[in-house]
Amino acid sequence: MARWQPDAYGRLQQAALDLFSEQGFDGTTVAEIAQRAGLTKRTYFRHFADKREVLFSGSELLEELVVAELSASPRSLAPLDAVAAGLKIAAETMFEQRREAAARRQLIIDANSELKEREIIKRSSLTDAIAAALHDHGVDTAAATLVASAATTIFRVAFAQWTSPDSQKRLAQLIDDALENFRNATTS
Amino acid sequence: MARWQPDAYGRLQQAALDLFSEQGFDGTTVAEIAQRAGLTKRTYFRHFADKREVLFSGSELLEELVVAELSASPRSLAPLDAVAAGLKIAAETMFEQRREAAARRQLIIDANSELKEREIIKRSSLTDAIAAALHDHGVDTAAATLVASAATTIFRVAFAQWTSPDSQKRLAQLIDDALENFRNATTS
DNA sequence: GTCTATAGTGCGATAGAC
DNA sequence: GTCTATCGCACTATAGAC
Repeated sequence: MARWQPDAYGRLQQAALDLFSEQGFDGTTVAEIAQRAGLTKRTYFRHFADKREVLFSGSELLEELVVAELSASPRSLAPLDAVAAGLKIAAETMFEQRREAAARRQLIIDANSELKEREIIKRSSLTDAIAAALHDHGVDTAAATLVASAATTIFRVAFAQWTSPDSQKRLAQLIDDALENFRNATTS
Repeated sequence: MARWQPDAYGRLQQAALDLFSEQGFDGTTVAEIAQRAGLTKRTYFRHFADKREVLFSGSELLEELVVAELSASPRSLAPLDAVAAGLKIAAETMFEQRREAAARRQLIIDANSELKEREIIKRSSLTDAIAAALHDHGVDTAAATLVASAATTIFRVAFAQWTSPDSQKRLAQLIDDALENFRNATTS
């Protein structure tokens, strides 16, 4: 028999999501999260830098997926379409089968201003990473910033629609819709 | 003779900008800022909620200017052009004659991650305010979010160019340039 | 773990302007 | 008299040094 239960990381995430839903973010201590996951507080902090971070660990993966997809994309593709393609890959591989959890997570974040701030910072760092990848891919700095920001906003809009209770469409489809909406709305 | 020197607020801003430039943000205490402005720490905190805020008090004015200009704009104007017009008004009325101070302020912010975070949050709240104003002006929620985000990013890009040491153009001109760059970069 | 410096708060007092 | 901006001082909380 194994000495430890597997996937401490995932168990901490699950425990945190459940406890934050039940008791709110402020009403939950790190010790409780660790206990429900069958671990200690010390172990929690080995995996996550602080109490908020357990809700945001997915953002590094998202960043990696999009950046990887971007470097592999043909330079003939318009930059915004290339980023959108990366976001749709991420939508299918890491989000589509987790809609319920994503929606619960979003409710927790929206109920707490500390968490909303962290979300904004994370989104900004995703935008920076995409801008840097675009720049590496031959796009000039200013255009890279503009396109990266547009892309993360398109993703944010699509994600909000996807996590709303009555959503039917796939996230990838909503990204395409938001992209079209964006192009219509920003053309004079 | 008046009991107090006038414009305590402005004196605190000036003292803070100078001290942060000389000693860095971390190397400066609120008490020092207050002392250089001929005031006490307690008075500093009457004007600014915390030590960072003295660098960001301009953002409310920017928000007001853009939102006001937006409500006054004809609905026939494309939303992004309407926001850009508001940003250019702000550029002329509150920024153009303060380029040196703006550049020094930016150096201070860029040197400190705490301040960079605050800047990101402030930008996000400006984006939200613009999105809300656009929505009030008849633009649907998703499009308003997309346009508002594009607009603040255009402003950010233009602002960064304007505060760079070798900048010659007016901020309003750089906003127009960035807007055109944006439209070229996001079209497929 | 203790110590120190600083951020930030609560509240009554003060000196004028009105 | 009231109102306002500031002062003065005591206080808590916390982050970092040691």
